[in-house]
Amino acid sequence: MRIGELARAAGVKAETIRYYEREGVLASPPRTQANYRDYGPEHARRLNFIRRARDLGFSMTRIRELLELADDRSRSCHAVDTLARAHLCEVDRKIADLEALRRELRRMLENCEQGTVGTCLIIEALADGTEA
Amino acid sequence: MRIGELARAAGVKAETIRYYEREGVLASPPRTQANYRDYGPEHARRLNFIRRARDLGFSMTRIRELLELADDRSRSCHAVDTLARAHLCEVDRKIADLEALRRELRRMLENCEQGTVGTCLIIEALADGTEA
DNA sequence: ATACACCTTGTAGTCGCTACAAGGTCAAGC
DNA sequence: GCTTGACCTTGTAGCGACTACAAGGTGTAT
Repeated sequence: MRIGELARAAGVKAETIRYYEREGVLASPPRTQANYRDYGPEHARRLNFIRRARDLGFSMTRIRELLELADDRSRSCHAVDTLARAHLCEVDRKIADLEALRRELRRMLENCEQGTVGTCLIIEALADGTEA
Repeated sequence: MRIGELARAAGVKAETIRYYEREGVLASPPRTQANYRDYGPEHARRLNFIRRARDLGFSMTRIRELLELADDRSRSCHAVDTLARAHLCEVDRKIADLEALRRELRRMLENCEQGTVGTCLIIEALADGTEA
């Protein structure tokens, strides 16, 4: 399997796959005579793992840790659970931050009276930090 | 007012202020004899505006637009409203994405039986894309 | 023979800062 | 008068996770 085919299968760009190889999360595949990368199903599985974890918001650093854990099948999965839990906490915090931000934006917008910029409460709210 | 004082007042680093100047969102202040930047209250107001907008998640590009609008006090504030509304939509979408992600993480975690990595449902969920 | 899709490497750009290096300025203390 | 230390100056490089592009090699179909 060449890089383009693998990319299409995984829904990423070929450049991303090369990037993962450079970053050391995806093993360097053997090369064909023409020096093309030649991937097997093992690489496809690994790439899927990486993409799923990325889609779930795990950082590359966390993914490196997860992969290391995943590769030792006899190890207790406690560490995996811990990583996932820490990540969930981060996601919770991000949601809370965004929700606070949304409340402020909504308040600003609700009070807009569509006059001129001189009397615009959105601009004022931004300038003063007063809540619209 | 020198850059350090302004930075403390606004709660940012001096480097950030210089960055805003380079980016053209904060006007270049006059210089003292020693070539130090010399800020007035106008600059402080502008910097506050930028910081508030950044804290609300507006991008630098959006902020440039907002500042341009804010500078013409006679203009209708319709465009401001539109920008703020578009931003609110983005925030809504981000929250929805994160909430979907949180549901998946929770499902993964709930099913974890704390065995070995070989049977770990979190690892499996990541590898297969099956929902824990 | 040539057109075209695909591959290779290497480098630079994205965003919003942040960090650091190498040097200039200024006030206080000895 | 000299040093210390806090502050300032410019310029450059780094962060994360890609993305884009340039310049060139390869494979296949017509």
